[in-house]
Amino acid sequence: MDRRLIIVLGPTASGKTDYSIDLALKYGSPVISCDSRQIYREMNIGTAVPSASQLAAVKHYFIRTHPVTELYTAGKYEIEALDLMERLFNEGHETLVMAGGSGFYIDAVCKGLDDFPPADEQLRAELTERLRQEGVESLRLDLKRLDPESYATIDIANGQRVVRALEVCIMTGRKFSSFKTSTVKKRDFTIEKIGLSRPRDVLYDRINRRVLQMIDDGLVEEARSLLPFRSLPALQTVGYREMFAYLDGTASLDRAIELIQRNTRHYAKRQMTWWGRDRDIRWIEMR
RNA sequence: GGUGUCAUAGCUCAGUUGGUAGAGCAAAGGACUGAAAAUCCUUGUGUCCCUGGUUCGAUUCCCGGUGACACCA
Repeated sequence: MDRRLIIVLGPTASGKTDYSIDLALKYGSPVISCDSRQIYREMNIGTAVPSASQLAAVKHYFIRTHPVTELYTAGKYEIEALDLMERLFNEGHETLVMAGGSGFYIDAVCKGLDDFPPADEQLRAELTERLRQEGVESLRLDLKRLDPESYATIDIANGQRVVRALEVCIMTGRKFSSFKTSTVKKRDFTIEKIGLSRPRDVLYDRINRRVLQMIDDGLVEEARSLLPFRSLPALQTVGYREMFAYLDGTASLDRAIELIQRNTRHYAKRQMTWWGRDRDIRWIEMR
């Protein structure tokens, strides 16, 4: 019996939710969400979570299941999603449907991450503070000393990357680069990727209208309720940061809306770049 | 109606003492191994409003138009 995972992917607002529900009904599968933000319990409107009726139509996993106070990561997702899939396959499902827009999470499921140690939040906080105070150069020099290979290969202009590499070196006493195997993990199921694409202007128009709908649905109030958590990684999310600026009084509502629309477009473009070279995706042009 | 100011990239504007031009934003392209809706890198698009004049050469100076804005009637 062949175990199969069908992954519905595509940029934000491309129509993954509806498409994946249809597919799930067809195969009698639940929908396994693969979305780094819809996973957070306290976020709803701004993350464009499936509606109540959509959630009622098919069982969904990883939708609003973890608190924003938890640092959720691709590594956790790889473990939890594979556990879940193993269970579902064992219960008799032959085909499972996954849907989401987080390319890094999808790759974690399909190819696996190497055994890098997870983040040490305390150490990361310290390094991030150093990054803020001293700038990347200082951290870069440390990395060059501890791990020249990583210094030569990672994007050393990217403070977040330098912090992570340094964090691993310091906490393990090993080079960050030594954890990298560049091998693809074997999975005991086949994978089909379906990419939903739309003409750029159509996609952008859908994004713009969806943002306005979010405002009507109460995004301002949702953001207000999340103000106490604004500095958490979970809240570094398009739709919330801009609303926080509005609630601070540093931007008008109209300006905040414009920025959410723009930043969502930027996000959609980054998603398309991520998948651009993936030869395994079967693209479907939506109209 | 009169006077004045302005007209340059998709937008807001800078600039060229006359040698066909550049910032920010928008936009486009790319990277990505536990923050990934994050983070980072790269790229410059033009009848310089339109006639005509002066000039070797006008986006720049001059005349006239057109449009916008302001003030005065």
